[in-house]
Amino acid sequence: MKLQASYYLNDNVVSLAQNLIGKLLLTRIDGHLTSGLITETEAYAGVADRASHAFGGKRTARNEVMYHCGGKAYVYLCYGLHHLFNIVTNEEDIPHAVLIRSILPYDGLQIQLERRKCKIWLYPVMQGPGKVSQALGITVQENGQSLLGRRIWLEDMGILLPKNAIYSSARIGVDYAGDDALLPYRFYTTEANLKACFPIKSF
DNA sequence: CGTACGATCTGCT
DNA sequence: GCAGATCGTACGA
Repeated sequence: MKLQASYYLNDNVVSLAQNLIGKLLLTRIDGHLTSGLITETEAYAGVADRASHAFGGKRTARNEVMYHCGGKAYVYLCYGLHHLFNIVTNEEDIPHAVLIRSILPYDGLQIQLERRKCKIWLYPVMQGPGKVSQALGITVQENGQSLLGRRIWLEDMGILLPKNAIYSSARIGVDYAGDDALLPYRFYTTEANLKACFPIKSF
């Protein structure tokens, strides 16, 4: 089931980041359908969050889409070479976003491996926000895209992870954010946890 | 304008 | 464990 507009309007970006674990992220880019189950996310909680690009109400050409209505892609270039994919959430003018940090490949594994320039699949191959975008073909060209369209979207696969199968920690790489670097806004699960809860046994 | 740096990844030691 | 890649953005002069 494709996630609808109302899903992204949730005003609690932290609980939404947790809820996104186990959802399927799909792209149809360059004629290829590729997807992965989300295994790791981070919440960026708007103007009050020192780790967010929108901290203090900062609004620039780069982060403009964060201020749009929830349900769009915010993709930006990091370190000059990595395209980082975020889901914009909450209503217009409230710049909340969830960074997708890791996936477990689902559709189009071979294409994903080719994009990643890997011969075989090993666990860390799609672990890391830059790797997720590379595997799914997402670049800054996708910035501002609606997640209700047919280029990038999410689906609920009916995976119901128990709370104790989702872990939390501080966010990665945000040391500059002072006390906010310690907030437990990162959520993740394991491949084994996911497979144990997946309704289709063949997976 | 000039410059410093980043929500990272890879390959080499 | 560490340096290098690589460039758009932000911010100060």
